[in-house]
Amino acid sequence: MRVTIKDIAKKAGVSIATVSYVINNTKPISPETRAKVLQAVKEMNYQPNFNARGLVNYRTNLIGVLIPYWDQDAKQGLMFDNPFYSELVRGVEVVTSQHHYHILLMGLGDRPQAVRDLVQQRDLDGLIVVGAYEELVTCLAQINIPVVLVDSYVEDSRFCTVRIDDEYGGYLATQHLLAMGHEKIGFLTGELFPQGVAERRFQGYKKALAERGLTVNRKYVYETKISTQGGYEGISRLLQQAPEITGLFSMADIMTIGVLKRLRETKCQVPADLSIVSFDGVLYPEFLKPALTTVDQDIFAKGRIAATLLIKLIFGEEVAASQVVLPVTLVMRESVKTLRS
Amino acid sequence: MRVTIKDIAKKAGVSIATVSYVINNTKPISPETRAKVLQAVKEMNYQPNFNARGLVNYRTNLIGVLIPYWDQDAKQGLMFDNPFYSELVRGVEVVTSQHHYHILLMGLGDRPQAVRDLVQQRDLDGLIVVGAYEELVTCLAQINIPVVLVDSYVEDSRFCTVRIDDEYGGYLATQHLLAMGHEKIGFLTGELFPQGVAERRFQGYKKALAERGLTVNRKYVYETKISTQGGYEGISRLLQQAPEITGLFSMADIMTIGVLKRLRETKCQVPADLSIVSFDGVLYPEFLKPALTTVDQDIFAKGRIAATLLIKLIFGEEVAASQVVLPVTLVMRESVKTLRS
DNA sequence: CTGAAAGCGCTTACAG
DNA sequence: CTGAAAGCGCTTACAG
Repeated sequence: MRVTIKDIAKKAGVSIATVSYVINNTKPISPETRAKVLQAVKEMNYQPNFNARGLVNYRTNLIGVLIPYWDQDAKQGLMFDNPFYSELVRGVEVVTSQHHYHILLMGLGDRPQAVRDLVQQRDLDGLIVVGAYEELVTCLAQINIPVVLVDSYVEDSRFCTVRIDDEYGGYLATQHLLAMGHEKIGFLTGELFPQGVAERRFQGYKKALAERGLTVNRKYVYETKISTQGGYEGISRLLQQAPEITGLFSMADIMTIGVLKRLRETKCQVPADLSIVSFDGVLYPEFLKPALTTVDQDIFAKGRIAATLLIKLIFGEEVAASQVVLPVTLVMRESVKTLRS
Repeated sequence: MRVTIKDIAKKAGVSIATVSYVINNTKPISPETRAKVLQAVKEMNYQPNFNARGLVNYRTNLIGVLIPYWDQDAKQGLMFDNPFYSELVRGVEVVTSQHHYHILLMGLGDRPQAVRDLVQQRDLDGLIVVGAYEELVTCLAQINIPVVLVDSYVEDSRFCTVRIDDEYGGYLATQHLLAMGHEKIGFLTGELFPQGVAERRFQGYKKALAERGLTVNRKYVYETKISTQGGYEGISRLLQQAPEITGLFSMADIMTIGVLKRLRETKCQVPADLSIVSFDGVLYPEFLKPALTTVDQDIFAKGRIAATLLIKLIFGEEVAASQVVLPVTLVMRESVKTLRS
C-alpha cells in the first residue's frame, strides 16, 4: 500500500541504501544508477516517509504553531476566532512551504504541559508560540528545540521573539484620544499579565495619560476576554462603573466588534457619545460603521518573520536579530470625535 | 534527549514490550508491573512517539486539512486570507483534539499532486479538503485514505462531503433582490467550475431569475478571484460592462469588502445606487457600512461536522449520512433598497 | 561507486 | 503475566 524505498530499490535493481543516497544526494552515485533510481521514483510516485526519516536523523521537517485558547470548553477566543490568527498562520505557511516544512496547528488550553507532550509525540523541529504566558514559558524552557515567541515579552534570552511595540501602540491610541480632547478614557483589555501584550498596551495608555498629567482611574480599566463576547460584556460593565468616559481604547478589533454591538443596542452613538480607538486593523476597519480608527499592525508579516527566524534556528544559522519588533501605525478614521474643552 | 520507551523500561525494570502493553492497555498486566511502569512514565514525562508508532501500526493520528490558493505566488486568496477558513479550521480542531488527533495544515496551489505527496510523506490517516476541483479529485481518488470534501460537488461516492445548499443560497440572495424590485442584477463570482460552489450559486441565481421570467444576461456575470482584490477589480469591470445594474449578488463576503472599497471610491452609494446581497456572513456584516444583507452559513459547524465524519471514517464506523447539507439563512440588513417599479 | 547491517522508537505475534 | 525478536521505512557509518 505504501510505496517504500524497498519498492524503488527492487524496481531499480539496487539496494535501499543506494536509493537513499540518490534521493538525498548524499553520496556520489554513477549517472546510470542514479537515472534508474530516479526513473523508478517517478514511475511509482515515490515520496519518502518523513516520519521514518525523522526517526533516524532527528529532523522531522515539522513545526508546531501553537495558539492559545481562553475558553477551554468552547475552544473559542483567541484561537482562530480571531482573523488575527489566520493572517499569522498564512504568513507562517508561506515560508515553511518554501523550505519543505509542514505545519502542525494546535490550540493550547489551560494545560501548558501539552506543548511538551506534543513536541515529544511528533518530534517537532521547532515551535511558534503565540502569546506565551509565564507558566507556558517555563514549559517551553524544558523543551530542547528552537522556539519563536510571537507577541510575548518574556525575558528569556533563549527564545527569539517577534512582536510589535505594544507599549507604543497603546500610547498612540491613547495619545490620539487625548489629542482630540478626551480625558476620561476607558481601556478595554484582555487579561493583564506580565509577559503579555495587554500589559504593554496598558503601559502605553498610562504613559500617554501621564504626559498629560493624568493618572489611571482603575474604574476606567476593564479586563475581559479577547473576543466579541468579551467586548460586548466588557463595555457594559465599563460603562456601568464609569459612565462618564468619552473615549475608549479597545485593545483588539475582535473585542471592538462586541463593543459596537452593545453600544448599538443601548443607542450609544460612536463617536458622538463615545469615541473609540481600536487595535490590529484586521477586520477591514474602514468598512465598519463607523469606520474604526485603529492602531494597525502587519500580522501577515509577523507570521512570515516568525517562520523565517524559526527555520534559521532549526538550521543552526545565525539570526541577525533575535528580537524583532515590527512597526505600528495609527490610522485615523471616523470613530473618534474632537471634543472641545 | 528523547525520552523513549527504553528509558521507561529500564527505569521500571521491565521490557519495552511490557511498557508498550501498559501504555496501550493492550494486554493484561499485573497491577504491580503496571504501577511501576506508570510511575516511570509520569516521572520522566514520557509521551509515545506518534511517528514511530504510526510506522508500525499504520495509524499516525494525523489528518491533513487542505485549503486551496488561487494565487500561487502571493499565497493569497482562498487560503486564510478569508476568515472563512479560520472558522473552519477551528471547527476541525475542536473535534480532532478530543480524539487525540493532530492537524497538518497545508495550502494547496496549482499542483494537486502535492496532496498525494503529502499523504505519503506524513502517512496521514485522513484528509479534509476544501473546495476540491476535478483535477484534485482525481488525485484524491488515487489516495487510499478517508477523505471528507468540504464545499465540493463531486459526484464520486467514495467521498463524504459537507456543504450547504449553495444553489438555494444563490436563489435566496437573488430572489430577495427580485422581491425588492430589482431586475438588472449583477453576479460577482469566483471561478465557475462544475464541482464548485460558485457554479451552484450561479444556478440559484439563474433559477430565481427564471421564476420571474428573466434570463441571464452574460454581461451581468463577472468571474474573478475570491478576495478583496477580486471584488475590487470585479465590480469595476462589471459596472463598466453593465452600468445599468441596480442590484448585485456578491458571492463571498471577502469579495464584497473589495466591492465596497471600489464603490466608495467612485461615490457609488449602497444601497442608494446599488443594492448588494453578500454571502457567508463571516465578516461581522451587521457592523459594516452599510450593514450587509447576507446569506449566512455556519462555517464553524462545517468544520466540526467534517472532522467528525472523518474521524468516524478513520475508525471504520458507520456514518449516518455521507453527504451532509447544512442550512443557509438570508439575513436582511441595510444593503438592499426597495425599488419601486 | 555500491551494499549489508545496525539502529531510530515503537508494536505485535509468538513463546514461555 | 512477561519478554525476545522481527519489522515498520528510513539513514548512515563501515566495508569493499
